[in-house]
Amino acid sequence: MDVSSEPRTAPARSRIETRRRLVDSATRLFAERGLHGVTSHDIARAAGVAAGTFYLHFEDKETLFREVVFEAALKLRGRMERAGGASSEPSHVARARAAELLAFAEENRSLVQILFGRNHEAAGVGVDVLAFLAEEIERSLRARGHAGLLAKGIDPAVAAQALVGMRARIVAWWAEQPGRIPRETVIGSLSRIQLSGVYPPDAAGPARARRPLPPRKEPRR
Amino acid sequence: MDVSSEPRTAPARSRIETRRRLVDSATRLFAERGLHGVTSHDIARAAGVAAGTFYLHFEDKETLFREVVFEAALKLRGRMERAGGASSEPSHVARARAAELLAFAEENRSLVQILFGRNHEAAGVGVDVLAFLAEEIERSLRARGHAGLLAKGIDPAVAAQALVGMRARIVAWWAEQPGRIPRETVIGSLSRIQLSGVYPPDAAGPARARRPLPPRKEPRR
Amino acid sequence: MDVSSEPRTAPARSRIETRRRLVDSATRLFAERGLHGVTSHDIARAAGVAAGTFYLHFEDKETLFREVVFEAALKLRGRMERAGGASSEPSHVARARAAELLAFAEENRSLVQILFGRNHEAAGVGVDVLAFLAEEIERSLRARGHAGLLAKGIDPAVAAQALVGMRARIVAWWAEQPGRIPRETVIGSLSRIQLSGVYPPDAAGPARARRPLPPRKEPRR
Amino acid sequence: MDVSSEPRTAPARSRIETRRRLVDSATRLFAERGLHGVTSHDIARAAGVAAGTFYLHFEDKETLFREVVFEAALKLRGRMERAGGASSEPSHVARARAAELLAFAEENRSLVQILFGRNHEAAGVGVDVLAFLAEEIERSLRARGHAGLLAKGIDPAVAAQALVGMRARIVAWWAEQPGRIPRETVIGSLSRIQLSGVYPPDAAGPARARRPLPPRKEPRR
DNA sequence: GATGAATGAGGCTTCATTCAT
DNA sequence: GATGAATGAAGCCTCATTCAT
Repeated sequence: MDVSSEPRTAPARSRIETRRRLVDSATRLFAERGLHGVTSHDIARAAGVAAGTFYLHFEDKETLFREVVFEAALKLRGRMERAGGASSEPSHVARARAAELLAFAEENRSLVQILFGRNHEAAGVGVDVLAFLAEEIERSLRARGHAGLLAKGIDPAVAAQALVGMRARIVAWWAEQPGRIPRETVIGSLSRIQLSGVYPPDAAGPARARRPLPPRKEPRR
Repeated sequence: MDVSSEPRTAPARSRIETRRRLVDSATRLFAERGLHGVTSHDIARAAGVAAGTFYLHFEDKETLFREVVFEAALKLRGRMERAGGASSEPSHVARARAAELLAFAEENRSLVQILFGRNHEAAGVGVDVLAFLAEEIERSLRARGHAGLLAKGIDPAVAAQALVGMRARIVAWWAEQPGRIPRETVIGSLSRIQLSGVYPPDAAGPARARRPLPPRKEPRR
Repeated sequence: MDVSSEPRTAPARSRIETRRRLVDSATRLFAERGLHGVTSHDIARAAGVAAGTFYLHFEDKETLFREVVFEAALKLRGRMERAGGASSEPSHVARARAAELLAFAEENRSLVQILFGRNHEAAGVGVDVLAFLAEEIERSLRARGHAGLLAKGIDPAVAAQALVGMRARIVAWWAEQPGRIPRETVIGSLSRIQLSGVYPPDAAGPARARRPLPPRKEPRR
Repeated sequence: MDVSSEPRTAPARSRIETRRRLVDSATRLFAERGLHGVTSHDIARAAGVAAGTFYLHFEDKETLFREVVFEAALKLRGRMERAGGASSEPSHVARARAAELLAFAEENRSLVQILFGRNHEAAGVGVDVLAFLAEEIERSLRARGHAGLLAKGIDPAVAAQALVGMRARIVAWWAEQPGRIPRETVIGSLSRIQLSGVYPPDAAGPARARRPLPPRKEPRR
């Protein structure tokens, strides 16, 4: 996936290095203070380059912000997809995804804050990260639906938005203070909700338990 | 909405009227363009008053923003609490809450956009709406938990964050284009997920293993 | 021609006064240093106002420049038209116009420098002053032509450009150092050239003197 | 164009070639957008060299601009001098010069635009083209004057400025849209004005009162 | 000589806020 | 209380120029 081979010339290498420093500084600063709390000078200074250098690498501040956000969203989406792919057992998938989500959050606290946290403002730049992530989930749910693996009465689009909202909030909240609740508790709760909602089986009421459920596939006679 | 009875004097009425116009204009503009996309002049102009008048009514732009956000959050929280209060039957509560959420969104599209939408910037000025709304939900879930009405293995704090994230996202998405999906579909899907997760009852797997699950694949006969 | 009556309110009066100060400062500075040699801050400072005040009155620096240039061109054009209007005797008209031109230059050295002098750059802002002034001259010459008062073989458009170029250069040159040549010498030379070219009558050669000129209108027989 | 014979070594040839490419690109760009509308990067890019290379050949942007302008002015002046030199018959000289002027304009539209056109900014960097060209004309007129070949009442300095202004404007105007008027019309009109002014011979009035003028209006018979 | 990334001063413009009327 | 002109700090961005390779 890393297409670019090593650039030959020294200037080109230096350019890439500078760019990387700018992206890194920007990521950190955006996470801390939000898009509007950071100036292009701040980013340049944090990267140890002159103010003008910023504009050799990025059209403007918002372009860089979009880049950071988009890269992060892609990265996360890739990991989530892969995490779920191994098994088709819902409980496994749900748990694996929840675990992956937290792992991502732990490894990329800055990115998580930018994507979902306070100050995210991502949408304000024209990229709606949640919508972007929801697309993929919706596709996947729709496929499940066709395979009869989605609960009756649940619309894939709505569920996708619900799932993405749930995950975004959880991860932002968790990344703020990873210590406040054991990681395992979050993973367990999150996958449990996804699997069977928040109520205990017998309390869920008419929507599930009133009438005994018929067998999913009636044997042909 | 409450404290002030009718003011006696004409000037006082006019003052209140001016203030109301400013708040209304600001709400609409914030919803459309976000905190940073709106200037105090814009708000004053939209309200039909002079630039300086703004500062006779509000400390500064962010204070007004915070006020709008906080009022909206309070209003929404109040409605959600009341909506659930009538019944203790989970399926009723879940559906009533979902319905109330969409009703609120329909009646207050601007507020929903400010609270949860693409230009959402409340956290940037110190109001964390999701955290605020989650508090109440967590309290309620905790109470349920003590009454044995929360599924085993679900942490109230985590579930509260999950629910608030889910609702916020759904409502923001829905408010963007209310026409794209029937209201009833959203309500049904949302309450269904909350009640029993996204998977069909017998596919949920070991996580819900109260009653022994039948083998996933029935042997052919 | 001064449409605007006195503005009623004090702020409005003050606004106009500020604007006038900005225009005056700008005119002087543009004349001295050209459009690109002057910043909006320079103009504001010279006018004794804050930097931002500039933008309360003008879209940007170039808009103000255009305004100054356009006003000046209009003023000059008006004076030139009026100066020639009194008589239909060519020698009188030519002399009156030349005199008016120098009078304008003396009274408005700054404007002349902006319009025609070094640093004029007017065209660079999208206003071509010379073209603008030539329009009027061309119209007038064309009228003359129809009345048989333009020399044969002279195209009105070409002559208009020639006249405007001549006048612009003379006036710019003269305004640089009004003392170097007596005013009367300039007026005399300029009108003389316009009337009969630079050569003495008998030296003008075939274009005029080869063949004796026939009487302009042959008496009918 | 002159001093350097063919350089011996390949590097030297390449260096000269690079320089030429820069000058050519700069000339074209300056003509199109003016000194301030062109960056040193623009010029380098158009010449197909790196940004730094520019400064191996020219002190700075304005030096190059001055060089282009000065070369052009010299070239034009040379051609004008030579064009007039062949004859002493005023009508021939005037016509030859006008023709040469247009020929120069046709062959060097970019240069004409830089020297006299809308984005003319030479004076701003210390080359006053018109003054430079006027010098020569003034010398020539002064010589004529001593030989009695200048009309009475015409000051050589004034006439020189007038001529240079006239020619500059004509040529700038013509170069903008060479098609708008036949070349011959321009030449004819221009030389005619120079020879005998814009008025028809008998309308010129007292200023040319060698021979007593007939009454302007002939009494009816 | 050529390269091209980097520099950083400097100009442009916005806008939250003030204050005299 | 309302007005609206004025303020000026602050951010954005450009571009002439340098210099290590």
